[in-house]
Amino acid sequence: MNEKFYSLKKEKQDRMINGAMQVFSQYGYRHSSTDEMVRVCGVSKGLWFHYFENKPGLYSFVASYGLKYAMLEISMMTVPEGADYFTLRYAVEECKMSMMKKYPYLPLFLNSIVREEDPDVEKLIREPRQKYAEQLSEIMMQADYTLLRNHEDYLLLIDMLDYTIEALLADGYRSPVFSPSRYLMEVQKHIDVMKRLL
Amino acid sequence: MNEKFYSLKKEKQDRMINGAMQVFSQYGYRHSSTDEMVRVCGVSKGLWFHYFENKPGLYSFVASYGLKYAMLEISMMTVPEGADYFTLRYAVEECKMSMMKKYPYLPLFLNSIVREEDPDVEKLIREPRQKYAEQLSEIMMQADYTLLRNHEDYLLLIDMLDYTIEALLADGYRSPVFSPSRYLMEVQKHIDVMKRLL
Amino acid sequence: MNEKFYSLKKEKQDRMINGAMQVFSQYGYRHSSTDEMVRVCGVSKGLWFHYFENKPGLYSFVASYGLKYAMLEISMMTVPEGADYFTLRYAVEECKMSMMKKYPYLPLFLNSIVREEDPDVEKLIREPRQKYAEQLSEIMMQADYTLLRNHEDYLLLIDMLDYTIEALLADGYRSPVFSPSRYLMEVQKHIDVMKRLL
Amino acid sequence: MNEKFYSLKKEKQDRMINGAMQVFSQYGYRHSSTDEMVRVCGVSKGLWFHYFENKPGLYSFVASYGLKYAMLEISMMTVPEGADYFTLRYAVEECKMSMMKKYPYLPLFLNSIVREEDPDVEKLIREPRQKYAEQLSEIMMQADYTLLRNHEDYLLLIDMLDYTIEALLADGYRSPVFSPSRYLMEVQKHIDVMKRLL
DNA sequence: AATGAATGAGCTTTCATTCAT
DNA sequence: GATGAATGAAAGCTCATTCAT
Repeated sequence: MNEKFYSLKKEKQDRMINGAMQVFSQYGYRHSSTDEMVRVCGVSKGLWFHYFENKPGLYSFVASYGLKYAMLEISMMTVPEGADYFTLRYAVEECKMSMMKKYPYLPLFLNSIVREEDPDVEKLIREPRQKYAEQLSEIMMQADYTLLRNHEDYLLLIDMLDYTIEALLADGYRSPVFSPSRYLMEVQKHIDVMKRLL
Repeated sequence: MNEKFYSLKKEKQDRMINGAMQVFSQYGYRHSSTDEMVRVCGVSKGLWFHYFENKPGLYSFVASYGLKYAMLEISMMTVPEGADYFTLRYAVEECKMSMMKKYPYLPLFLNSIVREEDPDVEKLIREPRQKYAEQLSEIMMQADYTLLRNHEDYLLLIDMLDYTIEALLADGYRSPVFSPSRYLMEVQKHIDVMKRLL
Repeated sequence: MNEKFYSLKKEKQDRMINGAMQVFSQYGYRHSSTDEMVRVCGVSKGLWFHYFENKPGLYSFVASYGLKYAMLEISMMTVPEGADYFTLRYAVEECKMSMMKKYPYLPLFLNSIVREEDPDVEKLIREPRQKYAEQLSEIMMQADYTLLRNHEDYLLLIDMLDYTIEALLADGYRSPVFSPSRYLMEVQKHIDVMKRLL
Repeated sequence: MNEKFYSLKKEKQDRMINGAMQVFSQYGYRHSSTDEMVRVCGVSKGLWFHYFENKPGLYSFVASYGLKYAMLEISMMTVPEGADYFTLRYAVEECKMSMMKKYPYLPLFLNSIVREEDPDVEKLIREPRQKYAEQLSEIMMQADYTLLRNHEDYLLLIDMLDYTIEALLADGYRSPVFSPSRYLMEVQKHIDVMKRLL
């Protein structure tokens, strides 16, 4: 399945993937329409269905693709030996910013995949979504927790940080032009705040 | 505007408001359909448009109404003199539970309003949403912050608590029957965890 | 099911039924399009789906309705005591012509239902189609077969007659205006030919 | 026209013709899709339109081709001197079976051509279809009619036989594998029944 | 006031046909 | 010649909205 799509020129593959990511990340699965994708990336209506069986098929393909690409990029992160949790967390965000070179909407899309609840596609993306979450967990588990472990319920702190970072990303995309450097600066600020708290 | 609606029998007003709240809180603005509301509260399709100009008009009315009602309830909260932040936060949740007597879906709906991003309605609800947020802030500012103020960036802790409480509420509504007492118990548990952290 | 449709004004019900019968009888289930029905009887696209769940639902409703109506008309035929097979067969065709007063395409539609093989609707119409066939058989079994029974394989002769009559009907509808009287004359001629054969 | 097609290798010509015959005979003109032909005979989509202007052009070509081929085969039949009608009729069916060596779906296709009523192609195939019918008539007119002529309207009997034989063929193709010998046996049986009738 | 029949724009999907390679 | 990517019109169906009763 989807071999046909993979035999397209890489440039066009990416144009379609980017178009789908942009629309899906902004409107979620159900509100995203083929017409919008036609407008966004100039690929005709019929072609989407030439390459993907139907709308759930398209969504699950692009979601899986995005998750896999993200996992690949993350797997190539150089995790500094003995880095503390916060350093590592920042590095992950840096990594996401580097994904944007090829897939500008991927960081936002990753977040929207995690929140997607439509029953038509939930089953289809459950597994890769789960794997992505696990990879992130594993990365973060390599951190030096000596600082955090002093606090009995540090897991809640981590949740808080995740929520904050997700919100900062959404804010970034809401601005006319997303600036990766500005985003990273914001993330750093918030991380520092929490670090001091401990 | 909407005087017509207010001249309806209160019972029917509330039936419609509850129907709209239930559907909007579950599916968000765009996925909510007139047919669903007809099914849920047995008021005919045409009547919705008789009282409310169109879908955005209906949403903004019900959202504003819900926000106002919540603000009224909250304004009547008895804030114990010198209560600490966490006690107060819990009291707010108790207050939400009391709203459920008249509008069972209001607590969930309040959260969904906050997250609503559809461009067709965002402008229409911006102001009351803002006011509601401010009222909550003001309430919370009356708390005794001596415990929290030791921590330079305690505002972030507060955010975390808010996220957690919102998630617990959503979980509660996902169960077959929402149990206010069970919900309040869960909230208390989580508050205690954080308190100990400080 | 379909109570909604039955609560329409009889005139409109019949307009829709006639529109559907005309289109379905001419093009068969799959080639018949909603747009064509809109053109033919001026009822909007959406309304067809307001009254009937989907295309198979529409087809099976109209087919069942047509078959039932035909059975009713046939049941009210006055079968002359001791009439021979051919007299009876002609009477059935007369009866079909009387159906045309309310449903001009019904005789043609009945034939097309019998031939319908689309898997999406075959199951849905199997039962009424079967019953209609049985009613016709029962009617014909009341005939005086003394003439026919002399011939060992008279059933084949009957088949032949049926094929011929069906073909004559199709020819009739192909002409610009279907003339019932002309059609009945043709049928009579062919029946006479066969009678003489025996 | 279609010289281009004829300059193809004979093997490929036949592969395409067989593919088209198979699909057209099973689904009729309108339901037959290019994709299905691609699947069935592995010739690319574009090529069909390279050789045939459009769908009606393809259909009329293949239909004419099939009819001509059938006429050729029939013209080469050795008609036994003084054979009666039924012997001759059987011989025609034997002849159809021999066509299957090169074009396995031709016998079924011939029948489907006769029934084809789509306005887009009816005109295009009218003439060859007519000629084929005439050739068959002429062949059959060479029969010894002494037995039949006793019956004033024996032409109708002939129609009946034709309908029966067509139905037997359709049944044969519905089975997983069409067995020519089994089919011929069935035909013989039915012919015998009728013979006894006279 | 109240109903729900009626409409049509818009969505997903199919398919004959075109065209660059 | 041969391929299959690409297109867009049209199909079945949904849904906010209007309107006659």
